[in-house]
Order: sequence, then structure tokens, then C-alpha cells
Amino acid sequence: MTIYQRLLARYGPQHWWPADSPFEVIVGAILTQSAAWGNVEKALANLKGEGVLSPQGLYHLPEERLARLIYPSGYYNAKARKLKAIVNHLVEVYQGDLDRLFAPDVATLRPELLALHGIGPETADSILLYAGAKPVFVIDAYTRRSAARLGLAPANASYAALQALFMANLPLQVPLFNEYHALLVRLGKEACRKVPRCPACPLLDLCPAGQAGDGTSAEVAASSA
DNA sequence: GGCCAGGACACCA
DNA sequence: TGGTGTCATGGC
Repeated sequence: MTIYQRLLARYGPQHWWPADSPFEVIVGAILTQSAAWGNVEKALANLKGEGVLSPQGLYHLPEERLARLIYPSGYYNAKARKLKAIVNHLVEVYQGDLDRLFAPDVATLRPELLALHGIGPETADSILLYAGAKPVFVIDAYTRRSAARLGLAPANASYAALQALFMANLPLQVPLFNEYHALLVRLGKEACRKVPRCPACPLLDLCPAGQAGDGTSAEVAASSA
């Protein structure tokens, strides 16, 4: 059984991304930057309560008021500025139409997102996968931790290298990337942070033969095919 | 009371 | 390219 299959068997479908709309995914992707998801939910609830969780709603909302509404998610001034930059682009270039935003392929869209203030590699890829249904593998702190503990990659691997490792050895399928990343996050939350792993680490029985791998491409493929 | 949570940016050497 | 400070609330 592959690692992916073991993760799915253990935890079940994670139903990511928890949002009612693609736009909510985009906003949540910004708000969750270095923040606990529970705090993000409070901020999203505030935006929904004010009826402004839409491109036009945030576009016309004063930045100071936006900052107050997202206060629970932390870094509220910085995140209000980021959200404004993204929403301004979305409304002024695409009239707030996400179908138009996501019409181009990843090669065109990813650089466009990365050029916006507040959108780095992880946020861009989260938006592409979970809002735009593009086959892009998301790397975050939990993914990195899980991959390192599983022996799939060194702990200091770059974002690009880690992403390339998964994408070069997995079929480019949105449902697979969606669930696999979410499962790695779930595992990362549960796994101990000790290096090497402690005897009780939940990762142990997920590794092939109960051993950490050597990080080869072949192993990633074997672990997920 | 300290640590950490589904990062990104500005600035520096 | 890589390292560091900044942004900040809330739960444990």
C-alpha cells in the first residue's frame, strides 16, 4: 500500500479547502499566512457577517475597516493591505470574474499571482489548486515536515525542489493533489517535531517497511502511484 | 509566560 | 542566494 493510500485509510478525506466559494479560498489563503486556522475562521465569519466577502464587497471596503474585521487572524494591517492589492487586481483587470482569472494555464497564471503583493509561492499554489482547480502541488510547513520525516526529501529542501519532487513523480490530477496535500498537513500536525523521529511517531508505520526512505524520486513515485 | 500556528516582504551582506 | 527582523492574535 502506498503512503498516500495509508494516509487516506488512516485519516479519511480531509475535504479541503474548507470554503464556500473560490473567492473565499483566496481570502483564506492570505489570512492563514502564519496563523492558526481557527483564527482565520473568525475573521472570515466577520467578513461574511458584514456581507463583504466578495470581490466587489472588499473592493469598496475601506482598508482600515477591513483591517478591523480580520483582526482575529493576526497581522491585520499587513493582511488588509495584501487583500486590497489582490482584490484591486481582480476587480480592475477581470471585473471580479474568477472564471476569467483562472482561464489561462498555470504557466501564465502563476507568475501573475506571484507578482501581486502578499502572494508568495505557497499562497499562489494554494489559490491555483484549491480555488482554480489547477494541478499544482502545494508545499507548506506541514508538507515539508511530513516529507522530511517520511524520508522523501531533506528538511532543508527548497520550495521549488520539494514541489518538483512531487509533481515529477505523481500523475497531474487535481483531486490527488488536493487530498494528498491536505493529508500531509493532517499528518504534520500530529507528528512529533523531533529529529530523528521518536519511537511513537505516527509516521513510522506509514513508511515503506516501517523505515524512513532515502528521498529518491523512485520512492516518491512508489509511495503514491 | 513562552511557544506556535496551513508566509511574505523588506533589508542586508 | 541566504539570513534576519517585522507583522500580531489566540489557543495551549
